Amino acid sequence: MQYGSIGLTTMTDARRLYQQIADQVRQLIVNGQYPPGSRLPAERDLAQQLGVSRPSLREALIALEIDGTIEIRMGSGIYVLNAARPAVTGRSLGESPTELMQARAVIESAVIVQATAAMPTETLATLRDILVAMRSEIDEGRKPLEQDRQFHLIIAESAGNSVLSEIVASLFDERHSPMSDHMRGRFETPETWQFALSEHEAILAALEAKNPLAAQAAMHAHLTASGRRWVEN
Amino acid sequence: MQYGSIGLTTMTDARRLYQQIADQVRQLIVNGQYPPGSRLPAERDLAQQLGVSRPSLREALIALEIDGTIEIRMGSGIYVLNAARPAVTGRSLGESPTELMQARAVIESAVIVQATAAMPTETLATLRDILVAMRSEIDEGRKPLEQDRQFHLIIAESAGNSVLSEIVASLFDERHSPMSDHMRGRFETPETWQFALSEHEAILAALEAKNPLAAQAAMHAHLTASGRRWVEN
DNA sequence: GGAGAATAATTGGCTTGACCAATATTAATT
DNA sequence: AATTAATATTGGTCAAGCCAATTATTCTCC
Repeated sequence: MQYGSIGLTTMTDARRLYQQIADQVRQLIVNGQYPPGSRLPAERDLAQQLGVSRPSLREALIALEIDGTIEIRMGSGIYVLNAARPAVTGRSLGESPTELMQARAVIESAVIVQATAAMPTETLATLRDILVAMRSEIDEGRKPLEQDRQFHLIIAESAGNSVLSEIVASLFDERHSPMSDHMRGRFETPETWQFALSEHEAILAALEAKNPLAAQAAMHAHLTASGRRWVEN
Repeated sequence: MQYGSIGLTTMTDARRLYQQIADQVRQLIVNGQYPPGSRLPAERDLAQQLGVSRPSLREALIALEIDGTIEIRMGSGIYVLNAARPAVTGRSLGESPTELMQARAVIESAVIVQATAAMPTETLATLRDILVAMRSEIDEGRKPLEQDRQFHLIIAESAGNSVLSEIVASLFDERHSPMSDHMRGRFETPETWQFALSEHEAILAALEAKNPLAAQAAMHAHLTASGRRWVEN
């Protein structure tokens, strides 16, 4: 491995090379050298300038493409889309458990209003089955994480909007990621799962009653309480 | 370019190869072949099984690493972290302009309720300035895109939740990305900017009146109308 | 001189093959 | 049996090559 010429950090950086390169390119963008709309140098040239191999640069460009910073057009070049910004699902999300849970409360309580009216009886039955399975998991001392996830996702999907569904899924997974728990040293307990289950019951009761405002309030209360348990546990 | 053996889609798939490979790997995970906690085959073996080159597989693995699906350990192997899920900021967002705008309407109208009560008078003054600048831009034949963005973001930021702010920003940028416009052949016109400006005025009036429900309705109406103009223009 | 077609150059996409760094496994020694 | 050393395996990065798509330049015709 060679550390070359322009601007690359030294051996003390323990990150993967692609991450280092991606950050270097982000700096070029943020510094105004390549503002939004502009075109980066060709891969071969940029790799040489940064003193890395072209495949390593390509790995970095994929990361930048995924986070929406650049657009890659075959035969044409690499274009800056936006001033570099963190990806919504990046590690910056989740920095604050309180904010994450508040965001979920705001979003999911709005989504459930849309979902309540449109929800077929088969979906209500599916949600009922999920709560039964959740009870069973808790009774056997297991974490009903997958049932919890399905409960929230199926409600979101009933709103009939894939963008909203994906945001709800992403926020759920952010909350429950192994890294998130590990970093905070906080986990759900059988007791907190019991609370969650009874809060789910209240949500389902409101859905079954076709009462959007009650469903909204129940979802908001559930996520607010869940956030408090997570933060204070 | 060769399309090989196991499981890769045929030539009709216009996506980058790394995206195809990443989806193939996600399928292996979701199908239960490699459940969370398990270790994927070595890069050399997996690349051979999928009929692609090792660098191409590595590009896909970077995408999967970024979205939290896998963890890569040098000298050890590739481990599955979570059941595979779509990334929120991937291309799946934005596939449907109608859904994107509906999602923005749901989220931003919920967020503005939180924001209305908390909004200081300096922020109201800032929003007023933005509308003045927006008027000026429109009068001079320019697109007031940055003012539009700031208007929405400052309102979201007033809710005091960085997760929500980032989601609002991300959805705004997705709507207004150069690629999004180019792909759909649809652009804002001076006339549509006029409409947007008067809708912004109605939103600001409700904010100035400290009326969360009116603000919510105005924001919802603005984004719904904006979505209709975008889709039907 | 201008327009359109053909050709060349440039750019990204992907492959093959090689060597290095880190970790895991096996073998040898105490 | 425990420890150390050697080997194998795995991911990380590099170099070089060829193919596909786009852009720029040149050529031909009117």
